[in-house]
Amino acid sequence: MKFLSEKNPDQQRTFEIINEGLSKKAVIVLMVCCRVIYEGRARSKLASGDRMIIIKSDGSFMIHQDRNLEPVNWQPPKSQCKASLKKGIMYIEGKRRNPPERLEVEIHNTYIASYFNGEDSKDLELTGYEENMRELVFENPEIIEEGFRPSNREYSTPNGFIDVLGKDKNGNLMVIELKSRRAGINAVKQLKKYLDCFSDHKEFVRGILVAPSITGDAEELLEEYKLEYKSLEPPREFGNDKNLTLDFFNQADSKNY
Amino acid sequence: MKFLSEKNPDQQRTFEIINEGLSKKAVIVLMVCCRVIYEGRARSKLASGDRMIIIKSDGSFMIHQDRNLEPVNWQPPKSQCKASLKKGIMYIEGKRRNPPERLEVEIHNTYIASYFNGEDSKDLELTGYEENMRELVFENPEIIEEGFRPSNREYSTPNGFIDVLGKDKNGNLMVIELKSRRAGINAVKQLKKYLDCFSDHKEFVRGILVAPSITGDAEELLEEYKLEYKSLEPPREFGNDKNLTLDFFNQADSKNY
DNA sequence: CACTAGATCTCGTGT
DNA sequence: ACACGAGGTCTAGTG
Repeated sequence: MKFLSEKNPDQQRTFEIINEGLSKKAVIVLMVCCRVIYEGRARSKLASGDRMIIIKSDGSFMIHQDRNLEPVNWQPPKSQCKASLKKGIMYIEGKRRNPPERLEVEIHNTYIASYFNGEDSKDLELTGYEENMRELVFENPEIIEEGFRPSNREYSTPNGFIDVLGKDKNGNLMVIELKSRRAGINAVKQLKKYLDCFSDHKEFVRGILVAPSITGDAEELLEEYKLEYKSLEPPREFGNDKNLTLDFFNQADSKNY
Repeated sequence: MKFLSEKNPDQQRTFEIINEGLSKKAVIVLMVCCRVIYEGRARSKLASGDRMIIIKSDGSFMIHQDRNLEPVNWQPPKSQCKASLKKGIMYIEGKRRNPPERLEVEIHNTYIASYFNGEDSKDLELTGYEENMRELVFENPEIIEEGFRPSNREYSTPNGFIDVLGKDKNGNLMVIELKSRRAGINAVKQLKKYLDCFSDHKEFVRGILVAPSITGDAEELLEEYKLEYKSLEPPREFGNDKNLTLDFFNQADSKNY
């Protein structure tokens, strides 16, 4: 089953749902009345009230109040989470060794208990200065190399979006991955993933990592994968950027209101 | 009604539930398949996948993946949230003016839609902070060293605020930098910067880094700068009900182990 | 409003 | 495992 959701489960049933969710490595969400104590890097207590509890499969454990972006109490990923029933009262405990920490929730009443087993392989793609680099590359393609002709930005593949796609002076396809800061092995792996999408392509496809600098590991991996590296500093004037953003919002405003 | 939870609502029904939740100032929780676009202080996009969406009554807006403590995308409290249906597709948009930001979620499918109107008047009680250390130092100055007399907290200098300023038993000025966690080289550099403000002082000024522990690098740098280190743990007692609190925690411990 | 500094910061990355 | 830097940091507190 992909998900489960029950209203007003009793303590015993809440206990079962949590354990089911844990064993299925699902995301567990509870709406409960509870009190909380934390002891570890710091120490805290929270008297009884209605809150939302979230337990993720990586061990992330959060207690959210009805205000603020941040959880009022939490335990980071990789902590060990387990539920227990003692004298008819439910407890959830999140623990970790290093640093030694313990988060305990005493549940007095459960309004909703649910878990959810979703599929999500996609990672966030953040573009800040990368955007400016892309503009720079399109305005001055020779900055990459003489004869380079960019064709697509944000070219969509099953493995994500290619920053810049183009061809060199000999007509070879070029996949460009931009990084605004020192690039590590992950950038190389990402570039490789994009190139895998062209594995059935009959001609050779070049992959170029463009960044201000790269780590030693990245350099080695590039060589192993037969990929290239081009050093390029991101343009740092943010005068343009600001205007662009404002334009964007003005457009958005006129569109939506 | 205190809460509502529905499984597999269609787009229209999801739309209704969100609006109901918003108007009741409830916490809204959705399990959906969605893609996300953010534009504001930075820019990001997240391809389609299963995620959890949380909207709180203070305007906090989060999108959580099945991993990590932090939301993959979010909008801080006080942002304006609204849902819309366009050509049969659900969108949720979180916006704010300053700084201009926009978060848009395109919902392809809803597994669970729920909202919850809890009661929670209680605030977290926390201890084990730098602030608690400062109080401790003023109450028990001899904890730093015998004869120490603290005079100012948050003493303003051109290079920032000195945590604690005072004099030792010989009348030498003492600059104290507090850290509630393991201190690194940055803490030492910071302390050095404060001391530079007294470079024209005719007498010798002592600089003491006070923290539970320090890194090796920090120790070396301290020696180079002729600064001192005093080991001190941040106090972990709660404000008023010290005994009550300890009892509370001891009870919790003895109950669970 | 702005500015400052701390945080159970978290998260990634390099050593 | 530890140390360091960045963050759409967030959050509380001042001016």
